[in-house]
Amino acid sequence: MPELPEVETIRRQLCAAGVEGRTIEKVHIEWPRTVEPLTPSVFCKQVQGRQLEKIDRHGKWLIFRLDGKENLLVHLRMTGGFYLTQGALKEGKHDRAILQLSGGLNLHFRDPRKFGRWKLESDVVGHASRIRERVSDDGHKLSEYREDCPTIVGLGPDALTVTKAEFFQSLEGQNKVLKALLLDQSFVAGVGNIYADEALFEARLDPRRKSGSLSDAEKLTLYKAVTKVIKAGVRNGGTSLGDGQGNYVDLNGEAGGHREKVKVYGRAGQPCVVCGHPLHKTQIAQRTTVFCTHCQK
DNA sequence: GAAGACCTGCTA
DNA sequence: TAGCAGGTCTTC
Repeated sequence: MPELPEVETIRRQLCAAGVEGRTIEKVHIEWPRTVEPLTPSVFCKQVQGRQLEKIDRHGKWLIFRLDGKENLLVHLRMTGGFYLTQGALKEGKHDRAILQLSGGLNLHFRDPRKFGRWKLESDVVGHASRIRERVSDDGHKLSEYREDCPTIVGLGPDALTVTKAEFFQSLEGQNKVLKALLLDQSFVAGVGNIYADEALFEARLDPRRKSGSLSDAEKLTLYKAVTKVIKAGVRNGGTSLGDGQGNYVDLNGEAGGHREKVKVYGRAGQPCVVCGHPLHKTQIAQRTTVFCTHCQK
């Protein structure tokens, strides 16, 4: 369920809650496949006693930078999420893993569908120097600063910080159906089904179009649309939709505020906010896709 | 490119 | 009770 804005929201909340800098005193693995291919006992042995120095993100992966060699990479997949408790450990119903941190703070990984994954990796993490933005609570840009960010090998540039030049370079030589391309994490990392549909609507591009058919102007429009919807999602604290148990909630159990901003995803049959024609629902790249056949060309 | 696998729980 | 879900990986 969570895409980049939801993961980024969780990352910021974990930082704000003071998780960084704490030592991992004890690890509990309740669902062994969460840490595959390691066994829970090997995983615990490698992580216990390490300091959690910093929390980063690349695409939909959270990167817990530990002292020493490896980093802990967490992918929430469809239903993963974190919450914090203080003091005596009380296991929640869908908890799959728990980190007991110094100072009595417990970091619970809740994941009803058990798709989430925790990996210990040293060699897949590289570094990139990036321009980051400081943003106020109401979403206004305060300033820019340069930061050394870990990058996961095999993932494309992060959808929140991707530059126009990187985006165009990533498009080079591609000729994929646009919907499939946006979902391809090696193209741009962090876009999932919701934001792919929203970005294509924002760009007024037909999701069935091939990327090779885009003019330079359309490529630029797509770049602006992707970064715009991702940034809007982050600003609003993520999206959650009122269907099914996969509903995203943040660290505090709050639903994402981006829900009301969604223009096409989950609105099949309802009128397009631009032209009023009913929105069309279909399958593209084996994923539910909603778009306006009238506005998106 | 497409289908199946991994999973649970909510909705129709 | 069947069908469906925001993600990714493996196997045709």
